[in-house]
Amino acid sequence: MAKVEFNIACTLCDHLKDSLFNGLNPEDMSRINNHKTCIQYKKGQNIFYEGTRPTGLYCMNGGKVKVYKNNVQGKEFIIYIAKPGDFLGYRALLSEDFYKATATVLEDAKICFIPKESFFEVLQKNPVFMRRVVQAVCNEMGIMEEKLAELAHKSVRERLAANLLMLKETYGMEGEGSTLIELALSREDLASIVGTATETVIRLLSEFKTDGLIAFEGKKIRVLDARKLAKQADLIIA
Amino acid sequence: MAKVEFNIACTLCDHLKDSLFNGLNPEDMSRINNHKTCIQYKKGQNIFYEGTRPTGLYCMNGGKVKVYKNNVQGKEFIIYIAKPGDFLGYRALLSEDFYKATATVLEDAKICFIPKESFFEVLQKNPVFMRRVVQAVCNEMGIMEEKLAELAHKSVRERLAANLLMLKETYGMEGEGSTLIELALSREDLASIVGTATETVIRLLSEFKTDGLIAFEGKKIRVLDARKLAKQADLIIA
DNA sequence: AATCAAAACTGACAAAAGTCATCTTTTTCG
DNA sequence: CGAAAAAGATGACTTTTGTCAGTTTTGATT
Repeated sequence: MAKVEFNIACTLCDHLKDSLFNGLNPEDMSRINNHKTCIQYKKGQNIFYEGTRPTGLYCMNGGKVKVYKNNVQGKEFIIYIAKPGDFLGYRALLSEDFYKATATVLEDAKICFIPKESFFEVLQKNPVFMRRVVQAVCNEMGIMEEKLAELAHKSVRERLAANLLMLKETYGMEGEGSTLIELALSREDLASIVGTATETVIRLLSEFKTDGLIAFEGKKIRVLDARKLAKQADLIIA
Repeated sequence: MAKVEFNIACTLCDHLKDSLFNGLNPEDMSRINNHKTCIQYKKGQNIFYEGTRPTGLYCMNGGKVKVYKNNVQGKEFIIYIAKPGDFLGYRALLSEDFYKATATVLEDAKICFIPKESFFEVLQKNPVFMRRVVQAVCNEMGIMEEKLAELAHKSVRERLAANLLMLKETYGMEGEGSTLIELALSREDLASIVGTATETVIRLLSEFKTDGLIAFEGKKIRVLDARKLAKQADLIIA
């Protein structure tokens, strides 16, 4: 599987508006642009591995990537799923640390690599950009705190419902009275997001389907009744 | 319960060396020092509440504070326990967000409050300090990722053992062949750290005690056999 | 189209952990 | 000091979830 390069100017990137690079001044933008390398990845390829050192920042231009940790028994826990516009691997980069997770392509992806030096240069010279990055990191931390509490005290059923709603928010394609989650997840991956066994996800999904909360469309899930799903997630009391 | 003020110059603070303020230039240091308000809190008092807006940064000078989230049923999950030298509430401050957790005093505490403006001023003027703060935040994020995976896939027994070892690392007082955890935690708080029911913690602790892994000293726990505890935590295979 | 492998699914069962009720011990505070 | 409250402990029981074993379906490949 040879790595296929491609090239697109950051200023012309479709996802610039969703990215932290948005609003960068021309000088900084070209610094990033001139040093980046863009590569196309196929499903299943790895972007980086837990335990290795980051040498730069990945910026998603297309596709989906899962970032996950493996435990001793080889069980996966998916920390998040990156979509176009997202940065990848900046946590380890900013804390001068090893990667604490592995990144693998879920759907064929186009990803630009920005060398550490260029990224840090812009970060140092541009306090506004620095401020935005800090804000983004802290925001993500807030989300993780939320997840921690959820994992600690919610049942698998509640967590699955909550995660389906979350996926709907992030990857949802609005239809008439229903929303298609534009993400072809295997049951196994969904289990790794929720933090449970594959069989349990299968059973619960088919319950949700029987109850008319969701429907299956190929490998994708359509949310039919978000309100009832929220009730299952224990987000609504009534 | 009236709030009791106290005063101590940052430069003379015993915990400066453990703090992110360490190494600050005299100008920035005095900016922080001149605007801070230091207050003594009693066990059980709250420092800040989930859902409110931060107006500044708390810097611990003494005591212990738990930062936790309450779920719908009122069950607590403790995100971390702050000790002298630690910053408190900077996540919400930096992401311009509400507090996503509540902070309550576990052991009588002395805490200095630095107004938002002063903190941001130093942050803006001092890129080295900014860099260190970012590094600290990202480091903490790495720890939270670890916790997430642990919570998702480890048993309560493993998590309790792992958390006892963690507490030993952070609050441990080395003795001869054993370590006293210098933190008077109730069984309930320990359960909120591990993410389980109080009864389960009680049962497991008494098993650990029977097996000679730990001993109780008043409200505190002494780790007798860290190696066996690590085995229980599934950190060592053999 | 036939074959193979992976993914999805199902059922039976066991283990883990939560809940509830009750009792004892410790702590707090008037 | 003594009463009341809080924390700790224990047993019985239920529920949830994981595991294992096996079957069916789907999808990819030749």
